[in-house]
Amino acid sequence: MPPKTRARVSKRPASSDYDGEKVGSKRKAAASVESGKTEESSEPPQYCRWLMKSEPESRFENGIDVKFGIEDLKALPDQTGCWDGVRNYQARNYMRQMKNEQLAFFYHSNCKEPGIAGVMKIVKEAYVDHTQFDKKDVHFDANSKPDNPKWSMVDVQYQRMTKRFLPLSELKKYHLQHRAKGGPLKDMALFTRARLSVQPLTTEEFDFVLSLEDEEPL
DNA sequence: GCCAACGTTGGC
DNA sequence: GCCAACGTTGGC
Repeated sequence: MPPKTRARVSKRPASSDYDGEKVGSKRKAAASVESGKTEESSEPPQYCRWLMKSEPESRFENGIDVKFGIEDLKALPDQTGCWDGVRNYQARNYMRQMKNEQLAFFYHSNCKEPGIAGVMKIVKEAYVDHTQFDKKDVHFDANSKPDNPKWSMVDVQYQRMTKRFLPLSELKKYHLQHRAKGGPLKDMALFTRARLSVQPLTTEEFDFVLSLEDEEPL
């Protein structure tokens, strides 16, 4: 049922943001977790950087093209769109943690060359994903009721392309290297939580990845 | 609340 | 297009 994460245009429902249900906070294991710099000593770690996946190449799902690459975001009015269609609880919960002004990587998945294409900014915090109620939408969810919506989305605004495309293959090399000898990408969610479509990054991870822009491809 | 069957993700 | 990894569902 719920496939890809994809974003797309939509008029802002301007509705206030509900909070849907209580997030199934698993035991708050004192997990080490290098939170994104914030020092909430306990409680869910607050991340402040993100990676969001979307498919830049056409793929049809129920006759609907789910293609949405960074160029598509850039082409929207205000270069802004809503990140709808997320139908995974962990991914949703991360979106609910997002704060205005935070930065996220736009990751191209399920395509010729997967990897990071650019940077975007969160410009509207989590609110109800209206596509869950739309029977004609690929991500329609018959189990979600308007008086208790299950799924959320955020609005994101295009910031810029990375100076060069940062391929998954290269990030993986760093990840393996860092895992062996230590380094900022040793626990990067892209590899430790591969299938998650919305992932948290620490500022260290984010900054390191961005620094690769100025490096020669590995 | 366990866990097997099933469905999806997404790299290759 | 394959298929491994893993999240979700549903029977018990």
